[in-house]
Amino acid sequence: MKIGELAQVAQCTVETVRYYEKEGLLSAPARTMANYRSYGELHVERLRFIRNCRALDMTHAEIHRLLGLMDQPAGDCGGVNQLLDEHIAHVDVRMAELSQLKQQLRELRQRCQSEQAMDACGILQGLASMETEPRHERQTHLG
Amino acid sequence: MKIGELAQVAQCTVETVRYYEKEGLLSAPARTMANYRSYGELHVERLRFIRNCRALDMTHAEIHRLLGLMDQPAGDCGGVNQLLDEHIAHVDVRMAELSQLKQQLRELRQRCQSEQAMDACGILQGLASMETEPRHERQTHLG
DNA sequence: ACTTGACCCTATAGTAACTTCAGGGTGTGC
DNA sequence: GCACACCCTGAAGTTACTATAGGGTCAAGT
Repeated sequence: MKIGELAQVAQCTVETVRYYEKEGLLSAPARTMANYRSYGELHVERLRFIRNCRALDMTHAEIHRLLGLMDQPAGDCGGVNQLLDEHIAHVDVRMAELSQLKQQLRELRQRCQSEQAMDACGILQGLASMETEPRHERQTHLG
Repeated sequence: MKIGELAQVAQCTVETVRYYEKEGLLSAPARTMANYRSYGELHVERLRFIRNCRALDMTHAEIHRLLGLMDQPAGDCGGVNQLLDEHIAHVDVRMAELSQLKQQLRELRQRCQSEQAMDACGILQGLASMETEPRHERQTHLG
């Protein structure tokens, strides 16, 4: 199977497939005589696995860890469970951040209910007078 | 006031200030004879405004729009209100996405309650067998 | 006068996960 | 024999910074 077909079954672009190969997430396949990449069923499975992880917003680093764990079939899956727990914690952190953000934005929005003169706008006044806080370290890769 | 002092009152780094200047968010200040940047009260106000917008997770493009609107004091603030409404909508979209994500992750996590053999792990099985969905267009810049 | 240290300058590269582009080769149907 | 869809590589662009290299400035201390 050529790269276009693989991309189609995995619902991503050809460029993304090549990028995963360069990143080491997907192993380099055999080549045809025309130097075209030639994929098999195992590549399909692995790429779909990767895309499913990405759909869950895992980073490449997390997916790398996961693939490394999977490729040691002798071990148990404790590491897999732990990785998932950590990832769920990332999502929780980001949800809490956004929730607080939304509250701040709602309060700000309340300060201007109509189309005022620019220098009377409560929103602009709010943005000018907020306590400027230092940017805190991220606890999550989720933006 | 030199750049280090400005950065301190605005709770950001010197590099960030220089970056904002390059981006056109902060206007280039006068220079001392030693070629040091020399800032005044207006720069302080504008930089704090920018940092407050960033604390609310606005993009530079949004901040640019906002500064452009502010700098036309003849107009009304309808555009400001609209920008804020759009930004709040971004936050809502991302919160909904994360909420769905968390549900998916919880269901996946449920599929493995103990440290099993690798090929019996319900999480890995789940990741392998999920419906692979095409990545949808982002409705929000929030990650 | 000399040095140490804190501060300033520019320009460049790195981050994450791709996307886009430039410039070219391959293979099939008419 | 040519158009057109597909494939190739390598480099640059995206966002909002951060970090690094390599250098200049200035005030205090010896």
